[in-house]
Amino acid sequence: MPSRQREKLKLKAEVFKAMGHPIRLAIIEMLGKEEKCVCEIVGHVGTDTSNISKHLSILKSAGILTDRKKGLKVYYNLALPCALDFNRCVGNIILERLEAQRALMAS
Amino acid sequence: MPSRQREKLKLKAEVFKAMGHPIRLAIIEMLGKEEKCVCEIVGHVGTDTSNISKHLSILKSAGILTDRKKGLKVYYNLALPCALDFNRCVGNIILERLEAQRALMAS
DNA sequence: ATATTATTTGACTATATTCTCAAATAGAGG
DNA sequence: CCTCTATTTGAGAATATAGTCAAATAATAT
Repeated sequence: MPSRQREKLKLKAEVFKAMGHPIRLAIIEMLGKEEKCVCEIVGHVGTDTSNISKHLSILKSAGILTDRKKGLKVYYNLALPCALDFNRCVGNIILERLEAQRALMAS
Repeated sequence: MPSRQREKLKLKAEVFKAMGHPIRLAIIEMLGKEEKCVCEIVGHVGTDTSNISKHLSILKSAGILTDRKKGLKVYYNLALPCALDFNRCVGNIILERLEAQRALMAS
């Protein structure tokens, strides 16, 4: 495989890797409607600020979020709207699979 | 956050985590058109069989691939067609970003 | 300047992932 | 049964990631 393509795969993989953590997915879902500041995210997701801040920085490096400062607070925005679609799609598939399993058990 | 939702996030995150590796993305791209056996994948992606086999098993556990045995060979199929869409979308966005950067440099 | 609030960073430990090699399994054919 | 080919598995080392605590920064107000 050409090294040009490997570079491309690596960049793409980073986006998915960044989405591959429950806390980070929760953040992405939360930013679907509108920007939130770190403290709001901490309040909703429920781990400490330091941890959330690190997850936010991973999402930002991957290009999934952007941030802007406003006074003391930092607001994060979803920069990759299709991240929401991915999340929805995977959610639906998991639901389908669980239902299929249940149907199998019930039969 | 309710623990019901945490479970859901964890399941979804596993799918993205599985996609978060260049070799595994290469495999997904390769299976877009039709099923391939392990030896074909090894030939195309270019690492050793043992390593590919492990990546395949990760993709299978995440529900992204299914496999079927035929003689000596094992053929892998894409079970999650939207994985291809994700990959395309992220690829486009990365391209856009690179072009924007280039435009910025050129101005 | 000091204090206060919001967020980031650094150091550290624990845990998970990746790769590699050798060995094991599994099916096909002689 | 033996051999060959295709694939999986296990053990080990190297590396990466996650979480936690304390300390640092940054903006604002007193």
